[in-house]
Amino acid sequence: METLRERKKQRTREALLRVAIELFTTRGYERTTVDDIADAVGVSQRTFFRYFAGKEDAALALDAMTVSNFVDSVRARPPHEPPLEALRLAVLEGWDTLHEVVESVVPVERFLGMYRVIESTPVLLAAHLRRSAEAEEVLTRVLAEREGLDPATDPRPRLLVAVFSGVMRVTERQWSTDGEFSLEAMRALTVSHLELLGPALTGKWSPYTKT
Amino acid sequence: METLRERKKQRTREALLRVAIELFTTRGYERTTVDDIADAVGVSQRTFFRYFAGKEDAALALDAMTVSNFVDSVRARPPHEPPLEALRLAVLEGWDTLHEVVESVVPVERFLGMYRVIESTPVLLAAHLRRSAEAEEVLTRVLAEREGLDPATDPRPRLLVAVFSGVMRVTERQWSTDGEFSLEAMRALTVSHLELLGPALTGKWSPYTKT
DNA sequence: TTGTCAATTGTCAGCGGCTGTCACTAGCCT
DNA sequence: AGGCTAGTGACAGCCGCTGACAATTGACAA
Repeated sequence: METLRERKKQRTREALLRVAIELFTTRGYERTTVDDIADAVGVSQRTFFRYFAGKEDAALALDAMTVSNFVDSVRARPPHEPPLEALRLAVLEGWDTLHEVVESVVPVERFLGMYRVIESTPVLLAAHLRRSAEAEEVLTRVLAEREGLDPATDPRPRLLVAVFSGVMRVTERQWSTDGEFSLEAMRALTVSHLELLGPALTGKWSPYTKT
Repeated sequence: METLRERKKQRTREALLRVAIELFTTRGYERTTVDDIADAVGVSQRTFFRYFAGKEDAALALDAMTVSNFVDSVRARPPHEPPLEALRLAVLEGWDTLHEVVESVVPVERFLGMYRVIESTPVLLAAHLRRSAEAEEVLTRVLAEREGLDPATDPRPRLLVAVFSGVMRVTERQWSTDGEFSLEAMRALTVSHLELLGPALTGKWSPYTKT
């Protein structure tokens, strides 16, 4: 049981986030001012900045939730799995549990909408990529510990994570630009791209047939 | 022979860029205002924005030069080379020819300094990553054409480029945080990391010994 | 309950990045 | 020399964001 103050804070934050996402996905990110959001919620602009580090922060809040959900999944993978396999299964697990993670704030639909906004807004995409880079750092440490390696001296965990993230980045991007914009589609793309990882590296590219 | 107007424009732009880099590397990016730069050059703030799309743009101008130099190198690789090998050799070529590309504006030393600024300034790092993503798109098209593939339907060129870029990103980062901050060190790191690409993916990580 | 303390908020002022506008200056060209 | 145009400066203004301070509101004990 929480205090009234905490509940109020929670409600304000969620209201701000919900309105922000609503406006970003309808009007667009750049065409939405912080004042718009604050006014729609009925708080001062200053209050918005007390809940979010910046406009970006609100736009990427959902993304941050899914990322930390994914990282948690990686941590929870059984230690006997090879690292790449653990990442692969964790990311699929992440998609499967996305509802529970996101739905507490907005319907999954809105999440997908925000994804398109992020991909199509340069400044948001940039911020998203930087956060992904930070996540890579965390994943590197997790994997290194799993395997008993020191990430400061052994570059291999970091390299693996970078390669994996590169594939996921391609997947994200194709997903957001494709017409098929569902979680199932994302899942299928993930599987397909990771299967292509090995063959794509050889450079002996046999004719490609869609699966 | 160019007209006087064009020479003047060129000089103004270079002056702005030089001063910007000077201030960014000494005072730091955030602690340098556009007014500082404009005043130091002796032009109005408005003029700065006529030469650069933003403060970021000036900070990443050198980086943009090296990127396009690298892309050109890839285009010039003999077509019989496997894609990954073409990328590998092109990036090494890029480091070797960096002097000629950059020295026309500032000494290579300053370039290295700006690199550290970029890596340590969140907003710059974000912008840098986004530009890298754009470069990946270009490289994808170049490689796809080399191999006679259609990047719209065949994800393999894009995947290869993403993997390669991931490795280079790790290399950049380690380079910028290592003490050894020379082009030779960067070259060595590049070679070493690309050699580790295959072994790092297997996940059967034998004890690591530095080369 | 009531009074005190701490947390939350609103208001105001201000900085810095960035843009539109418009008049003015300086190079170009005949 | 004089008209044309590219480039510049000056000004006003929007927006993101921050610090400071006062006002309000919930928490908690007397």
